[in-house]
Amino acid sequence: MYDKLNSMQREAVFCTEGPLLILAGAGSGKTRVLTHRAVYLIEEKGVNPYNIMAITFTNKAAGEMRERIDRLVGYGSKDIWVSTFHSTCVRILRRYIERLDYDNNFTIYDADDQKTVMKEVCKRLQIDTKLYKEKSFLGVISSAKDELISPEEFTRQAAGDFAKERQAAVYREYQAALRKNNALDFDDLIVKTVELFQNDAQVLDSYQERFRYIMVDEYQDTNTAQFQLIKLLAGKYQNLCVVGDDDQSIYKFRGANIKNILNFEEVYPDARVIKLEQNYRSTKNILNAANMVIANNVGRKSKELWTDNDEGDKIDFQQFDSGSEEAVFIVKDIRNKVREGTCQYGDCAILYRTNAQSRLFEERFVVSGIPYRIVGGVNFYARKEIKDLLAYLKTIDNGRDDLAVRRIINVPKRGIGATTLGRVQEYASEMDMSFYNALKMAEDIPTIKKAGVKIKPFVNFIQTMRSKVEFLSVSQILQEVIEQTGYVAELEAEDTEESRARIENIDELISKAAAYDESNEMPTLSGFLEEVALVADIDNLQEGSDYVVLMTLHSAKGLEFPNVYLAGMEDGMFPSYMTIMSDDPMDIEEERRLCYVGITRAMKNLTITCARQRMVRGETQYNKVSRFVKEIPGNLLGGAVRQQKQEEAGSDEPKKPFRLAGSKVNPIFNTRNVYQNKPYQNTSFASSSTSRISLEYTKGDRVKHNKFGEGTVTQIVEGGRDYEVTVEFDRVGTKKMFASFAKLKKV
DNA sequence: GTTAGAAACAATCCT
DNA sequence: TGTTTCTAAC
Repeated sequence: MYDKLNSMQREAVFCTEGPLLILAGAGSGKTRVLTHRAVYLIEEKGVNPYNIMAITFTNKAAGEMRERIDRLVGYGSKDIWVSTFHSTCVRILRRYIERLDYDNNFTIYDADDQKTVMKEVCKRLQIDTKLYKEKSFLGVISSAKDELISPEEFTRQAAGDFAKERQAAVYREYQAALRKNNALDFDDLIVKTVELFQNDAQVLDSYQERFRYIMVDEYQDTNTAQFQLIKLLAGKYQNLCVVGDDDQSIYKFRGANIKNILNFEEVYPDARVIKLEQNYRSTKNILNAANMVIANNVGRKSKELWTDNDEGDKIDFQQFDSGSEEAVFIVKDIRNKVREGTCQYGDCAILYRTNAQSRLFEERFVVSGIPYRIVGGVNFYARKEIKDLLAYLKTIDNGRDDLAVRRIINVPKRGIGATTLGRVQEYASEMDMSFYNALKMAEDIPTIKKAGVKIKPFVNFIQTMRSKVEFLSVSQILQEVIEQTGYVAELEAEDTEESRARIENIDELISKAAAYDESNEMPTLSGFLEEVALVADIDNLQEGSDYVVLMTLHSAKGLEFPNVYLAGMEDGMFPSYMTIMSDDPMDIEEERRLCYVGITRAMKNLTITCARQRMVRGETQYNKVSRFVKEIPGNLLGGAVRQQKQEEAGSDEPKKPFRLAGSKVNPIFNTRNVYQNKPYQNTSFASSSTSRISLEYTKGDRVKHNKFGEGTVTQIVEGGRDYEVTVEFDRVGTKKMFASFAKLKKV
């Protein structure tokens, strides 16, 4: 079995004791190494499968790994703990979180729930959410949690800084609200587990004993909390094998700390390092292109991927006039390839930077009747009808989750409105009880008169359901809820396209519940809710089905396709504005790594496309070819460059309302153009609706910003196409901004 | 208390 | 452009 591995892979498999870092380039067979390693541990080293743990980031990756181990090993593989970070933590917390003063049947809040909680928190603290967005507080809190900074610690660090002190207050209040609802958010799952391990030596020891051999996939994506978690678990036996690729680190925004992989050898001085540099996935052309792009990054671990595969076709590069032409081309191209018999729909993937780009493709696929599937966007479990029904299940399962109760108290309409709810809430807070318990006593609440009559049937219903939980399966409970509330009946009466789609979703939820009942030995409501809370869209991607998949570059990590389309390769789209504008040069590097990830998804054919003109949020943008495309040497690119067409378009295009400031070309955009003999002229990427940039204010003037209020201009720097204005605001301090975005008014 | 239509607003990527 | 929030009228 091990003969099929190359020497480096074999070395990694055989190195079982002590810390090991495997630097595995894209397509170098790292899952193969991990699975073989598990098998080797069991069969050759006599390790009990029960003592092995493999951790991944998505359920899909976990499922794949489990499947592959199953295939390799005769028996016992079931006992290996193969799971995601988040499910692992939930499993541990379900058992022990009461030691941190939570109920073991806690609920897990998604982004929507978090926002609802945050809204209330802001209201309570009298924070104007026009000035300070809920989302920004949630972002601050999430980053703090990623770094294992507690509300108390945050408060300490905030001392003296007014804005930070406010964030600290919000953080404290938010955390208190979660605890009161017996709920954890996604970040808490990790944080609380670390907390548990740090506070309870006994629990930690029992897991250290259990997980004597630990393997972590995609290690470059771990954040500080996850790093700490692993460090604690591996603390006793130190048999820790991490696999990752610093060139594929693309999750800084959710706290991933690239230092975890770069400094692995410092944290674990005895660590062995093995590099896997042979790529088995892509053609030479594709791999070379990827290498050339990523070579522009500094500060990476040195490694060069190579392959024995054929040279393959050139990379097809096409530029179009608009986003819709781009979509037409790609869909046609797929159809042609399938007709020719070169590939199947299931071999094709369209990758883009933002979810919004999927719409144009979807339109074309619908028209052409080609089967497709979009990964991402609105999560199935985030849809209104699904969340409503799940809120019923949550209420039945855990009466302490105020959010769930409030969501459904008036769904379907029971004639219970904001006023009544406010009064119930008031009473609940006064008596320090949960919202649901206050509802139970509605008739005794003095401020509530007639409304009590409307509340009673709801409470009765929930109580009845609770008494039935023991002898009904999850799907039966769900169906009874649907029946009794008349939820589907109402939708049927509506009889619109939308309502029919909702019913379809509900049917799917029922079958998911039924599937859960069947696949579990001890199905419980909490168990189902937990499973549901942790699925990502990508987890549902079925291998072997014949449809084109559309997804973001982020979702595509870890996947491979014979035929890949990288769409929307334009400066401003990819790399995104945010990173182009950022003053941190590392941001563009992360974007470049994302491009590297995209290119290396392709096995045989890679097509790169872009559009000159694109509608973004109702405004037309004029974008240039992505700088990343220009980093690919011309000899690797093929395809009609459509030079003539571009020139025609140049004269057809309406004159841009403004020209580059001082006719200077921004050095960023003056990259050498490798595949064209003529540089772009006259293109700018700001929207056409912005009129020629001339500022109505100068240094020293008083200006007004519609969010930050009034301030004084302290500096104006001329950029290529815009002005970077520095303003000292009276209320929020000094900010740097681009004039065309800031919309500053002189006062 | 409910609803429809208007206005405001949004600025990536995700477990 | 698409979605969420606000407002006014029923």
